[in-house]
Amino acid sequence: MDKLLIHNRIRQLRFEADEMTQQALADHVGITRQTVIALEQGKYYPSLELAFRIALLFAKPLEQVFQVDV
Amino acid sequence: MDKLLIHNRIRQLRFEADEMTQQALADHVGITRQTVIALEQGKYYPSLELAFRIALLFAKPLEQVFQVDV
DNA sequence: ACATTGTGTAACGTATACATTACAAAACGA
DNA sequence: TCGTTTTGTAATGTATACGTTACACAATGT
Repeated sequence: MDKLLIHNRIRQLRFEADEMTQQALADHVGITRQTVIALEQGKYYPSLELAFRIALLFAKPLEQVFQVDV
Repeated sequence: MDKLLIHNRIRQLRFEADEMTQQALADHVGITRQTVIALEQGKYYPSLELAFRIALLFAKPLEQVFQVDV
């Protein structure tokens, strides 16, 4: 079973949200700035819980923030 | 930041899908039966990748399988 | 010229998702 | 009544998400 590729739109949504900084995003969802960097760079995938937190922050359905690559 | 409670409808969807067994589900998404048991019992949350795999298997949007408790 | 802000890298540690193996027991059919 | 299927528990190991700390550097403002 090969890896499911998932990309996220965190960076775009962050800029659309009044240029929210990585630190501000981190604070709002309860993680560190390093984790935001790692997620934006696709170093790893967030947990389901964190994915929901981020989607809730941007007030978007989870699948509009995290999308399976076709 | 307190834990975000998330529940899943795996067990219900499994029965709706012609009473698919835990083993069959596990095989289809590339995990073990033990992991299916743990997820159905809420022992831990799936990774985002696994959550997408399961939603894809049931042909449902992810948020119809995994829901944040209100 | 200097401090501040925002983003990035790297090393290492901890928590947790998931695998593996083994065993138990209820449900069901032949 | 016996074997098979399905579900469950438990113990232990591995992979990975996330934290922590430290340092670097460009951009901006004073």
